[in-house]
Amino acid sequence: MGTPQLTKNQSLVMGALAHSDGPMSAYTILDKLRDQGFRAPLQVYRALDKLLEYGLVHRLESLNAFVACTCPHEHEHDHGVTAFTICEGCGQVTEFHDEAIEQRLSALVRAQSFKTEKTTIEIRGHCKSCA
Amino acid sequence: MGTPQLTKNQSLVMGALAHSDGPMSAYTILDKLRDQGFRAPLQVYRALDKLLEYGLVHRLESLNAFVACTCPHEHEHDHGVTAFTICEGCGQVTEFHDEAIEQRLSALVRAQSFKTEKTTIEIRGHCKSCA
DNA sequence: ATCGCACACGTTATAGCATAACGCAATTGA
DNA sequence: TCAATTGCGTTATGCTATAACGTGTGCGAT
Ligand SMILES: [Zn+2]
Ligand SMILES: [Zn+2]
Ligand SMILES: [Zn+2]
Ligand SMILES: [Zn+2]
Repeated sequence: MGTPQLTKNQSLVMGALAHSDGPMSAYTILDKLRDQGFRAPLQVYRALDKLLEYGLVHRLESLNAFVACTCPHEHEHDHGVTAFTICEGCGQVTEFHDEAIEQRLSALVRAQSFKTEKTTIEIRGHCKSCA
Repeated sequence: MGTPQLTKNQSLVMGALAHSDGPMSAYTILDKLRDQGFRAPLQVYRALDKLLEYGLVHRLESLNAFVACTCPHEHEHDHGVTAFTICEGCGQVTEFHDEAIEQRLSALVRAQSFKTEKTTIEIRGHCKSCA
């Protein structure tokens, strides 16, 4: 396992996200990559699916948009529950992780006999600069 | 403040959600209400906006769908951070609240000098019956 | 009363997000 | 060599959400 060599399309999408200030929708990515030969949404969505699978990219559900993961991916760690703050002002997204929240959620869910597959935590608001 | 008398459209949408087993998309609600005279998405979205504002309904971001709030609304309490488990098998959604998570998130966010406006916590997986 | 305003409503059109279904090409491994 | 897998390209379609316009109704201020 781990992260295989990216294909051309996957690299292009990854590059677009990595060099972006903030999150991008699939269609915004498409527009950025028209010059590199992208023509259709599926080219983007298929690349995103893989990048999500590899853990290189996260999807922001409340925005229908995508961001590059900001964790170090050197060591192959599964980075558990991911949470985000999302500034409504400047669009800045900050990824963070917290063991305490992860464990508390895990306990609450276990009490329901629920089996977690994916956890979404997104906090919308305003960052320090935009307050 | 509080919950004003609902308009006809708001009542119809609220009723549809309240009597539904699980979450419904706006377009599913529209279809359910065609017999009561609904014709266009905006009739649903406008009602939903108000119901969300009154706290009678929640939006599930990871599903682009809506559920009736299951908290008692007798006493006018603002019910803080709301979290959901969402079963991929049967569609069952369970709303829950936890003070510990709320406080921990609050602390983490404060450390970023971030000002929270809305918090989304959604856990996708399988419920006890669908495991 | 009547003016002005806020608000709900109805309608049409459009924008934005995501996937189905087809076929082709390259790779891999039995 | 054959079959299976994976990535790719294209067209068409479906689902989600809002813009923009106009109507009507209730209600307080003048
Ligand atoms: Zn990450
Ligand atoms: Zn900001
Ligand atoms: Zn609730
Ligand atoms: Zn279930």
